[in-house]
Amino acid sequence: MSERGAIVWFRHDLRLDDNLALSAAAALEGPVIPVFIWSPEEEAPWQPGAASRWWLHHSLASLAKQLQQAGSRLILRQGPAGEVLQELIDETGANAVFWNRRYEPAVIARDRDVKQNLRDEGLTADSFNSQLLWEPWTISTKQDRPYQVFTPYWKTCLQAEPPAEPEDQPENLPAPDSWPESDELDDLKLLPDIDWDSGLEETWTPGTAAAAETFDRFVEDLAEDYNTARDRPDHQGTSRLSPHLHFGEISVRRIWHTLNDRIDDRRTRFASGAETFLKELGWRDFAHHVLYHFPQTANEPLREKYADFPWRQDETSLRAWQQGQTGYPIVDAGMRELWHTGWMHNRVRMIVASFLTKDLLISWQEGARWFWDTLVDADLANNTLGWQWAGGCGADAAPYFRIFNPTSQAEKHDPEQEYVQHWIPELTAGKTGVRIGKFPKSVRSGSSSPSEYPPPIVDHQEARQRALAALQQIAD
DNA sequence: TTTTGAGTTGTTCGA
DNA sequence: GTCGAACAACTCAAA
Repeated sequence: MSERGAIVWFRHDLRLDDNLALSAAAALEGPVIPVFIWSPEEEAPWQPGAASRWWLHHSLASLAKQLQQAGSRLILRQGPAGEVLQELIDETGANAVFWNRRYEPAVIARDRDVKQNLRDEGLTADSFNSQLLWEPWTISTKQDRPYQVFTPYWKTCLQAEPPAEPEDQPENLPAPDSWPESDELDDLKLLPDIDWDSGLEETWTPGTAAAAETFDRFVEDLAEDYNTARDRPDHQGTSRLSPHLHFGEISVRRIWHTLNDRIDDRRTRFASGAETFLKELGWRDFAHHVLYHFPQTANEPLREKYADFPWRQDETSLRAWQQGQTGYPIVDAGMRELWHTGWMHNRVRMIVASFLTKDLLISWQEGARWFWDTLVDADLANNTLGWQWAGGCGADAAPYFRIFNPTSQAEKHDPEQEYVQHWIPELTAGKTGVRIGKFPKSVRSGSSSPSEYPPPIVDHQEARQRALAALQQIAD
């Protein structure tokens, strides 16, 4: 029987390199039909936010172009994924569907149904790992339980079977006799209605080419100073790979092997920086491990007693935080960087998260929702782990009474105040710096946006005492 | 089952 | 200025 065709269902794996689903389809030597299905309602309540959709639009354009250069195409469709796949099978006569796994609770449930229905029809339906170094169920404690602490988790990973060598892009992607119809990219309406994305355009180039360049630059220029430079928001010391990794524009297995191959002497600064970076990729795996085994944590605190934590409802302070108007320059600089570029330096993410949850006593869920909508790298596993860690209610959050001091953090990590002056022009006499765009009505607070920099909305020392008192309330 | 050691990213206080 | 301890005890992971 000749192969009738294989559908490759692209999701968070928008690349041709080391894409196991694509390789499996190509290996059948029949027609290969690449498809992306836009079905955000199936991921509710965590359907992609505005910044994610902007990135996705451009990443899909890049993927379509690459497929075209390889003699293939990208078919775009909208609607419930199972139904759309069925339509494509009917239209093309394909008898196999391949995809790479995702790990969000709603997506897992949807994919399980899709796979079962396809197999019930006697079709081939297989999924692969092209996103993580170690999938969540391959790592467990000696008591066969999931890990909740990173250090022993990572130790176990490093002693486990290492990630497979990456696979090269398939040489041939045979086209079907006739292509099924495709929506236009603009039909998906992924770009924002209002003119808000100019800062994103200035800052980012989605797609595999830029992902590869960014990683090359990290290897050549940044890795050897990574241990110290990564904590400096006023310098470009981090990899800036997070959105590329989220959408699978670069293979985490290829990163792993490229860096390990370059570590020939473990005592060099390069080796030390590279190992620290690989450990950060370990945190990415760990976040997926925790979300997979504790799927309720996207919405509920991992530590159950935090369900009773006395979070404050304070719309005014929340808006001030979102708009970068708290009166604490390092916090406001970070929040403005986020609004303008869709990204924030990791160190500053910790500072603004500590400020929201400890100084303002506003729940980590509020912070998670804002980040989800505004980050180009918004990732449910990473966002959930990070916010629960900051809120003190998540995995590995000890000591739970840790409260960042925004002033001393700024002195330590932005000593020349380059970062805050860049993002808060009204702090400097000449007022040079980035002027960020307006916020939509839904986000603006009652008063009109002040042109002068505001005084602090809370006194940190008082806020610290208030937070410690609140923490004590749930201690018993 | 019980015990023991240890935990990404901090801050403050007092010697 | 520098250093170690306290924060205030908890929970996890391994033995």
